[in-house]
Amino acid sequence: MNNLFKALNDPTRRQILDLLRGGDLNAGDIAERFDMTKPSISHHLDLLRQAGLVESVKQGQFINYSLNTTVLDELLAWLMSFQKTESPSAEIKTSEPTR
Amino acid sequence: MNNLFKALNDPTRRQILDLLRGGDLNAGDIAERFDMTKPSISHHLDLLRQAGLVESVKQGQFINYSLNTTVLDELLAWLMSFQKTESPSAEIKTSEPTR
DNA sequence: CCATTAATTAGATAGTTGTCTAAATGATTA
DNA sequence: TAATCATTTAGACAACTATCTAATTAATGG
Repeated sequence: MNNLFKALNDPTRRQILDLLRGGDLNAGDIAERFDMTKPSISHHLDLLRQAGLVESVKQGQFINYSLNTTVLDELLAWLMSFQKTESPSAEIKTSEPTR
Repeated sequence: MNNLFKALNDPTRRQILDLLRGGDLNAGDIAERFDMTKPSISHHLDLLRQAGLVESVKQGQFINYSLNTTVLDELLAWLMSFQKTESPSAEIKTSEPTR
């Protein structure tokens, strides 16, 4: 969970995730879309991989990166638990149909 | 969105959020539950407030903190959009339908 | 087998972050 | 008004992060 939040806490990495929604890409193709050197992008990809958000497969000379959204399920569950656990004081508010 | 990810990228701050699910607390009560000085907790509370995750209301000598989960909706939407946008290639797997 | 290409690793550096202690602010009460 | 209590602000510092350039590894094609 820690690695996940860490990975998501950077705009470049989130952009990479968004990019990969359009389909798999190799490292060079990803780097091309950013105003940043390849080693920097390589580093970001590494952090995304550590968090399990992307997977990499070597294909000849290239390394192909793909999205893995299953890790996000954990985060999704955590988030949704907040929606459910509405603070008790919220009950009175206006006139919510309690259920 | 940036501030939100930043705020969530720390275990202490996430614990504070979890704490506040049980009900509002003042700064001192929050600090008491952590093995950390009050100024440090104050700093964390500030970041949470900047992200809109908590709200603070001064009540006499005390400052009361409460959870505000509405900010998480944005994050929730972002996350769910990943679930929907399953990578197109996942459909057939074996023989790519070139188009 | 050499040159080229793709990508990573290594090492350096500036900027950010989490934590602390000390000081300041603001409210309460004797 | 002076002392106390709750909290924040200020300033310092070590650890971490994002980025760069240079060097390395590994695959491909002449």
